[in-house]
Amino acid sequence: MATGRTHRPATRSRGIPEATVARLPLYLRALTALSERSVPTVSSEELATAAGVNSAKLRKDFSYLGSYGTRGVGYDVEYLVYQISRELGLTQDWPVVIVGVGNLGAALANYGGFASRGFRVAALLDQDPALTGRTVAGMPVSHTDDLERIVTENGVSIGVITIPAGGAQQVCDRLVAAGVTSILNFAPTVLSVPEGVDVRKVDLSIELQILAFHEQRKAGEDATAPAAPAELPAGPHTTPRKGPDGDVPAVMPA
Amino acid sequence: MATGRTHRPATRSRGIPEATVARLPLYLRALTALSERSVPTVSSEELATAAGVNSAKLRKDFSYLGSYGTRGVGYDVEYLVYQISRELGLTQDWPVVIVGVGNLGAALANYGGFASRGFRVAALLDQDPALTGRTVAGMPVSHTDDLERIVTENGVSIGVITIPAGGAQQVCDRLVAAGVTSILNFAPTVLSVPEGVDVRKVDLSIELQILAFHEQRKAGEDATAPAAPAELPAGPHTTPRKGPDGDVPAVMPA
DNA sequence: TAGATTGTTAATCGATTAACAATC
DNA sequence: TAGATTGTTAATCGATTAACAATC
Repeated sequence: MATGRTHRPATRSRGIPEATVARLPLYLRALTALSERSVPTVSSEELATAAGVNSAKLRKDFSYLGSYGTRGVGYDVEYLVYQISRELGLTQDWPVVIVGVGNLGAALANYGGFASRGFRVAALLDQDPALTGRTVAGMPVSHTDDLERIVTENGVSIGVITIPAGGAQQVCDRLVAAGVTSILNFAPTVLSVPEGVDVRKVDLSIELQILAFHEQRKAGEDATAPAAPAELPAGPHTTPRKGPDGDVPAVMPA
Repeated sequence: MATGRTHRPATRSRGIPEATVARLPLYLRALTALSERSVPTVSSEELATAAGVNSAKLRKDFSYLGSYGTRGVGYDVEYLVYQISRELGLTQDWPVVIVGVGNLGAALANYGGFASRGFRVAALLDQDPALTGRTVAGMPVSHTDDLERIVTENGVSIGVITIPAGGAQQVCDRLVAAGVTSILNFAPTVLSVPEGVDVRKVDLSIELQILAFHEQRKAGEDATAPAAPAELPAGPHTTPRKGPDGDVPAVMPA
């Protein structure tokens, strides 16, 4: 999810909607699995099931890329793998730097899913002298001091931030100043970037909070519901109440 | 992002849109920071800036929760912290289990942002005998064999899957069978769950691929563009071409 | 009262979905 | 030809946004 402020709103490439772009990697993954099993063709129904979407959406998505299917037959797996890869820009090599080699940075460095999709970890950076010089995932850890040099020398355009929130904005600024134009941010903070720089964020805590919301709702359907009767007998309600459910908060406003 | 198949479509709690729910944690984070600085009130404009959204959206979001602001003044920070926390279900304790104690699982176990928001790591599970018995983030690692017992005894309703894709579905099935109804999935695979179980996924590779798409587009605005003239002189185009741009693929369909 | 800021309205935009004509 | 499946249409739904009346 890109931050609202930094993400360009409607300048879609060849008119491919953002929601479609976000699903192309899902299709690509499912297609790659089919390709490895040497499956020659696949229908929109089968592929949609494998990708976890419905087939109407899939066909609509593919229609933005072109007419790559054959009526009555389906889609050629290899051909579609190539087309989606090309559309996503995965037919070229993307050097990335990972800033912050804690557990999360190490997890990313070790993740095999990157290399296979054209992403090459150009460098691991950390400011901890105890880490620099050491090897993580078969790569030496460089000092953050060398960020600008490494970004420039390797033509890095994608940076991954896996440090605590406190230092994230400063690292972000340095990455951008050095030429990085896409940032994947794992720090739980809002990053401010100039126009033209894309930021996507992955926020572990936020995901859990959204789950908690739905979890609470599930529980409430059985347990909490009786506290708020479905239908209240009509009567004078002269006391305006804060909030939709009259729940009295522990902390009242001034 | 929940998988399309498993996420209930429109059964919204008290009518709070899904997009709003996803932003509540952002507001909460910004408000917590203000609270720590003992700021008593905040305007929609200030808070929106801190959360990285625009103020119209924020006010609309808050309108779903109730009328918690004061015209001409703004919002009471403490009061709003409480209301959003309550709405998200963070005023209660949520025991979670983390299955898979590799770098990613360890990163999550060490993440301080959980405990402060009502999430309590009830157990760390791994199938590797070399890990079980050891301590990670001050907690003992239990063996995956004990999954059912631990989930039941601790009343766990939220499970986090941080193992490779291969074993994810099986672990998911066991979690669900044991009573878990919300799953945060880091494994790069589509999980199949019964109705009533929520799945959200965090996919590191997909985020990078989306960035690559936009990155490619930025580069294309300068470099690739000349290959496709903005306006083509009208003429006979008797040869129908595959794809919107006539790019000849390396792999042709059957 | 004058200034500030919320809460809501209404218009717009983007995404989803079912249905089916086109066509292999 | 008959059956299967795509690509597209059109309706619907949900999200965003600007503007401003309400009101502190």
